[in-house]
Amino acid sequence: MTRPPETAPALERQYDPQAVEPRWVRRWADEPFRADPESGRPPFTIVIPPPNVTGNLHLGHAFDNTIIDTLIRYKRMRGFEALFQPGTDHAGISTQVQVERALAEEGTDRHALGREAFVAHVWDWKERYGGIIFEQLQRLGVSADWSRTRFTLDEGLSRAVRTQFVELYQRGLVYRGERIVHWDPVSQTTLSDLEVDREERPGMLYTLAYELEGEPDGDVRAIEIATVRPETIFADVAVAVHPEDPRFEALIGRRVRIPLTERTVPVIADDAVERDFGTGALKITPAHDQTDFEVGERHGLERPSVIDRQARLTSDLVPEAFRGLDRFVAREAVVAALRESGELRGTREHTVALGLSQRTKAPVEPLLSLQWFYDVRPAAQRVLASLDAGEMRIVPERYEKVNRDWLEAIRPWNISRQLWWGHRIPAWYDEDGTVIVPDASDPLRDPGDDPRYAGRVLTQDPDVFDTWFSSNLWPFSTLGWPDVEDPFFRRFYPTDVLVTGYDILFFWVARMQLAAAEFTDRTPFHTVMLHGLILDAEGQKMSKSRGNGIDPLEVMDVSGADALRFAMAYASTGSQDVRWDDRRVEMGRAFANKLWNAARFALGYLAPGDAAADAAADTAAGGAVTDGRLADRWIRSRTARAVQAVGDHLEALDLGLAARAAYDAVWSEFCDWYLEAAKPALRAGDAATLATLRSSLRTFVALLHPLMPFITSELWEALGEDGQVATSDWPEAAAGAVDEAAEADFAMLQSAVSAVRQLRVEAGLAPGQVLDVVVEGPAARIVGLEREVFETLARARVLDTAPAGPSLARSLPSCTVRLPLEGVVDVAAWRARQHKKLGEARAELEKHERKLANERFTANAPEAVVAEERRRAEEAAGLITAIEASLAALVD
RNA sequence: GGGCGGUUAGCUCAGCGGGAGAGCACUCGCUUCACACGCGAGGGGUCGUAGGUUCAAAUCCUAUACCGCCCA
Repeated sequence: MTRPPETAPALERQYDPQAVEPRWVRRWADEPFRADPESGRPPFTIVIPPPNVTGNLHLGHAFDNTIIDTLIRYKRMRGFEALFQPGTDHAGISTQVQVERALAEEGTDRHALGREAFVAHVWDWKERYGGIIFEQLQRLGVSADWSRTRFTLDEGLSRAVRTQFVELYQRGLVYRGERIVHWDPVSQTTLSDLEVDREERPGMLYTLAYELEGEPDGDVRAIEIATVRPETIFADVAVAVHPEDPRFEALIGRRVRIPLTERTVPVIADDAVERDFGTGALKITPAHDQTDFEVGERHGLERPSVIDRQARLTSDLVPEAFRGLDRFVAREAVVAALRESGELRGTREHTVALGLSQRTKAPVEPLLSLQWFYDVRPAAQRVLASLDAGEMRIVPERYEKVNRDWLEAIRPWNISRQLWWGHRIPAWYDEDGTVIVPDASDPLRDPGDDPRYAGRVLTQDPDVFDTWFSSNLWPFSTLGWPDVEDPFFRRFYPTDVLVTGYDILFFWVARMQLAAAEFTDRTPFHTVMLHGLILDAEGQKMSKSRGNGIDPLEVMDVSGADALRFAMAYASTGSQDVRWDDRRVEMGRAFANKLWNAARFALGYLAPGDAAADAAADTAAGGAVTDGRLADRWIRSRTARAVQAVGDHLEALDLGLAARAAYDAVWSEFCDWYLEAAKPALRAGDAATLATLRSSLRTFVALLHPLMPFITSELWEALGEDGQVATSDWPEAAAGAVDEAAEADFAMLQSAVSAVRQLRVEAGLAPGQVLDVVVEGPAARIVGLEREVFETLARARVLDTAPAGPSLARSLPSCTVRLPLEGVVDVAAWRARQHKKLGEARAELEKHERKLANERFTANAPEAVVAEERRRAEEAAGLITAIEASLAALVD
């Protein structure tokens, strides 16, 4: 019984993602994939790298989330209770700068508004734009548990941050101190070491004369020092030389006068001085340089400051002429004055490594400032120990050393920020400046509500925490911590895989390791998967300032989310950076269309939900695999291999290989060969073939689901399968599903078909013309058995007896296809072709024979390799004989 | 200065010890009853360079050039 195509539900001729995706986007938003801590299934957890709450989806997010969602969907199908924990962070500086910019356009600023009103304003902003990123992620098809979205500033996570601070303070790991910090004069806040980018800039090295006080030392009247920052001389407290430098030995202990001033400072000796740098003598300015600060500490020196928070010279120590000048303007002015006074002894071009604020690009100013610090060194030691114990691995492995090196060299972390948007530091000061921090037993109680401090005037620290001081808790704060009894924390922590770009290994990954070691006493995830960055078509990093970003939403508008996801997965090999290439998306789009049409074709024969077909399919899937038609046996075997391969690659976190394996199996095997080979049987209504068609298509739809959730969900439904493919079982291959005999036989059939197709082109015959052919050689047996399939695929008729007279032939290792010579054919082209192939076969034979003649090869190589070489030599020899015979057969 | 990655077909990239691959582009042909986002057949590479290890190297080692990234 043939099923007429009219009875099947018609799919559109071309796959239109815009017609399919919105429905599933809505469905997965309305009925999110909720993780159930009580399910009894093994948990599998991934937390999202939280995007900025007011941000927009960019390709980096698309990349992260594609990888995460692919793993999550795969594991869910594999029977895990999969939790994709979504959320956003408040992105302190970035958001504040954004809002301040908007205020500036309205002609006002945060100071005019006042703190409370400003923060309220940012919250409004967050309410307005805060959900956009989630909607964008939903368009990407990510199967997060949207009922559990978290935000770093929401109540639970704020409690976590406060607990963190209070506990660290009580443990003595968090403290307030005066240190050199990186000051961003534009955003008016301090930055951590990581938020400062070093950039090499051309600069000048100035040599200045510091005149000796009192008598000259022989001919020596002054000591010459080298500096790149002459404007800071007014904050000098010493001149330092190396203790073993003979040039300055006699001067140690003398005093010298700071140029342009009457102030004198001592000459001191310190090991930190590099004798080869500049003149070998350095000015020491503890308030404006980290190294100088350390020298100053060793020698008990004062640390006067001459630069303010606007990066202007301001101090009584500064001659009036320079006061109020910006640091760079002041430098010019000071240099001019030094030149005039004769105290400038030389200038030399010198490249300086300038620190720039990552956020504002402004040169950061090293300033002495009272800030909160977190000494992460003890936690770092524990993380290192857990790495030694193999509790966490990084993929790719080479980043483990990078991770380690950073942890080993780690320094206390400046966690306070002079911003208004963020977690306000829960520290108070009384009139005497005594620091009061809540008790660890009740971190949420403000000291103002604590009777112990009744009657004292308390002022809360105005600063907020670095945003990373909240996102470092993310893998457990989102799961309920500090409530360690929270069912989600108990069930889903530690998380499994952390997926993010290698560029935030230090910022985020390492800090989560540290926080987890500090508070949960274990690694926050067992695997870290670091992926590359998405670069533009020229290989440049994408950035707002360059304006070279590509909007994933536009990509999805044009090609669909599945195409984008497929392109992303396909491109994620190792942690290589991904140069953006539209052609990869086009590949995904074409692939979706191919799959769609394969299903459209199949549905012409399969009634959706047809019980008989289902039953037969089950029998076919579970029954003896060696039964049935060759093409059916072949595709079942190939399908089983594809399932295995895709599963293995996903387990190994290699989405690139998984995507390739799926693509090749679906396109090059299922579509190119199986569907064509199955046509005769399908037209005849063969029940077993119908069943195999259904089961193999269903399997491919399922195995593609993690990569392309939309189209596979739609097709699953069109096929009349139960439920959603997202919650169906992974199509695990049955043991013994691989049918070696069928694969070998089908390969024979394929080669015979190819031979006919090649012969057709070589002989210049029309594609539509049905050829009469004779097949000889090993493949002849299969062609005889699968005559109808062969004839369909090859557009040929098999002759039972070889015709007398001249013929054209095409030989492959497995067969010779012979075509009686009649009618108009292009003999010259055919002959040229055979000679070319003959030459190739001879070269091949020679190569193998040379290898086999090498005794060291036959003696040393594994037996199987030698045997394989021998087989290939024989194959080549056979091919040569066959082609020579064909050439002879033409000569009548 | 230290570390890491890359260099494979015209382009973008896989492959990383035993027959050089994909997508796109290119050539020829095709309204073959799922698909022209397609089908069939092709052309195209001394796998950056120089040494070395090995029976065997795109693949391992050493050096080197160029491109890029990270750390100081």
